[in-house]
Amino acid sequence: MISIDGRVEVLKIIAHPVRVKILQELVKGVKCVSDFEEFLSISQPNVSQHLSLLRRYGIIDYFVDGRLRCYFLKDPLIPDLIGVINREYEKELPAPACCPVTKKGTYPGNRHR
Amino acid sequence: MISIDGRVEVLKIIAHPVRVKILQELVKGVKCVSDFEEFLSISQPNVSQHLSLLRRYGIIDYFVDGRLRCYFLKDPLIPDLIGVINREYEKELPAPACCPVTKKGTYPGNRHR
DNA sequence: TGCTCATATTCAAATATAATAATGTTAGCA
DNA sequence: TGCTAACATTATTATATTTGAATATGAGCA
Repeated sequence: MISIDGRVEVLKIIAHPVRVKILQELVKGVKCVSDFEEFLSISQPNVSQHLSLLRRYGIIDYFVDGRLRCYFLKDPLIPDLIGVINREYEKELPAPACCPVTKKGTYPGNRHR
Repeated sequence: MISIDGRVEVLKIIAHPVRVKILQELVKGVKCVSDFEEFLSISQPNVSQHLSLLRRYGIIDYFVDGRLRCYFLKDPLIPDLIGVINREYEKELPAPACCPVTKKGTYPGNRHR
């Protein structure tokens, strides 16, 4: 059984422009900190802070190569989630079949209580 | 072309336990405010506040039936996103097999910890 | 008309999050 | 041994989010 609250925690962590960009890159492959520093244009400490958050929640992990830290994805939810974020959607969902599209009109469905 | 920042805004809005639960219900079908009030156990004004946020970002909409407001999903991203949130994942992603994407150094080195 | 139900809005206080600046750590190398 | 590159951590300040309390709106009905 999955924990909704756990999933929401992860969502919350991911819901930041810098962190989404980091994860989009990591879906493609391994990257080290200075790669990110160049690619995003934010300070090194700030990159580290974002990576630290993602690590703390088990979303990413890293290999050590000398002085480099090579980050990669760990949480299997991420590729799917980034997939949805990158997907194009054409139009709004159709309003439920039984019901009028606009805010006017009556609700023919049954209201259960 | 999709706007990353736009998607992140939506993610941010969704990343809240109450709002995820609201959306999980709306994926199943139409619901009015008092249905939510009962199902989540939070105050009516708080339900309204969450619905208001979701409306403001074009995620949901409603139609009026007398004194009721019947809410439904509008943003086509939501069913996919909720699908990912509800999906079960068994294990961590495998560590990347080879080949540096990083510009510096050799990869892989030693896995940390 | 006045009342009630269903829902919305506003305000303020508590709490959480983000960016910057300053400093710390560790590995490799001269 | 001392220096530097690569990265991490901490502290501070600014800003955003969340909730509860109080109040507002508007439809239907006696």
